[in-house]
Amino acid sequence: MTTEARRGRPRAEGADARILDAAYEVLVDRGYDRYSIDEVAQRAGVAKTTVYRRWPTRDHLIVAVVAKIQDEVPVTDTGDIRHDLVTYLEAIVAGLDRMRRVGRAMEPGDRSAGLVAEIVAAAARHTDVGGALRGLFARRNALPLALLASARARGDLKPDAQPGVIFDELAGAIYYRLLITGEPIDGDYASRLVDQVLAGARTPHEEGT
Amino acid sequence: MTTEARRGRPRAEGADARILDAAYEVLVDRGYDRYSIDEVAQRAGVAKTTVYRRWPTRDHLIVAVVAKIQDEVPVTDTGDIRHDLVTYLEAIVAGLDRMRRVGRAMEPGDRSAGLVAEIVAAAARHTDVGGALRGLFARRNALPLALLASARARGDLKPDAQPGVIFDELAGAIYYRLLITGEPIDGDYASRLVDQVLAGARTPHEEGT
DNA sequence: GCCATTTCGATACTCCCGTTGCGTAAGTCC
DNA sequence: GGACTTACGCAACGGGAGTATCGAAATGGC
Repeated sequence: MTTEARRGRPRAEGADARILDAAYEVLVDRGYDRYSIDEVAQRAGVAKTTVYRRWPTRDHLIVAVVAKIQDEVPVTDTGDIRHDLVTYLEAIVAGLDRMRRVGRAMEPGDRSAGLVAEIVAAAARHTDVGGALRGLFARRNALPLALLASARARGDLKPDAQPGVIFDELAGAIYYRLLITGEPIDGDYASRLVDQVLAGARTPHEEGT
Repeated sequence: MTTEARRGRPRAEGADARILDAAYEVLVDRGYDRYSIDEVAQRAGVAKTTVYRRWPTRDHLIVAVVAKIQDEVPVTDTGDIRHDLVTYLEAIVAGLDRMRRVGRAMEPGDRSAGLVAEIVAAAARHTDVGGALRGLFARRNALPLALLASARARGDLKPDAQPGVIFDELAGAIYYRLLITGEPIDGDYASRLVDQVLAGARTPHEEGT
């Protein structure tokens, strides 16, 4: 469908890729705030208008770059729901920590969410970017949600456990620390999250109401 | 300490307030993206340099405006931890929903986090803004954390329940939906979050490991 | 071959951020 | 009163986002 022969002059072959590569370079070299379309175009050997013909704003281009370098988060299903969840969350944490540092020399105590926050803002500014990102997350979260559902199906979780809510709480706590409170996410944070959710907070003898 | 007689010409009386008011107006009228310092200065009847002498970037001014209109989130301690948590979270949800709409005409199905995401990005861009915001959240979250701690002290929560982790999960889930997945936060979402955390997910007979 | 269509590079433009320089106003210090 | 210090308004500037316009180039349709 994309291959269907169009009328006028065809788009320059490989220009998309060269622009994306150049954008990534500039993003790494200069950081988000000093990243400019002019420099991307120059490095890609392309006019600025050619860039804007493909990505309407600088935000769109950045999100395209990030989506491209975004690696898959592997999901293991060992039958041990606690272990699988911890593994998954730790992969998320590692990925986020890598992304927040892109193009930024972070001091040891730096708690900035960096590029992650910029992506979130870009999603909020442009409805199409937001939609694309939400689709990406929906696809990505399908696996851990299935993991929870199957754990419930085989009786490892209570029948009334809600995978959607549980996953929001686990992933949400991580993003909350990163984006809002800035509290450090140490090595055992993921396992503490999982343990808390699985065990519950209320004292046993009060269950039932 | 702020009243101590300084040397040179004193700052124009009330200029701060006029600028903040003007900034709020512009923010509401134009929205975040079309909000410009030039217009703020003009509406406040002040030179642009006077604005920049007080707030070094447009982000700083916006955060100052938001911090000013940010109302307190009331914490009730009725002794019913479930009820108190749900009440608190619903107040958070209402506040966030108000803030995300500032200066933006939202279509019914619009899931954009709006101004909330911009504040998060501003915090990530400027270390001082980030620090101030983190301090604000630390102060604000102290009350619900105390609520959880006292519930644990009187035996309503398990001795090994971790208030910090629990609160991250509750608040985090809300911010996660708002900023990341864009899933709607319906009326009973807060209570579902609280119930899930309090009850726990694991089947009772498997507790203990 | 010729035309319509689309992309290309190049240039100029508008808008806004944030900075700088300058002359002036309004205070303090002595 | 005079020196000093700081804030003020005004104007100009550099830089980047995004738009508009132009002639040239590359394709399909006929």
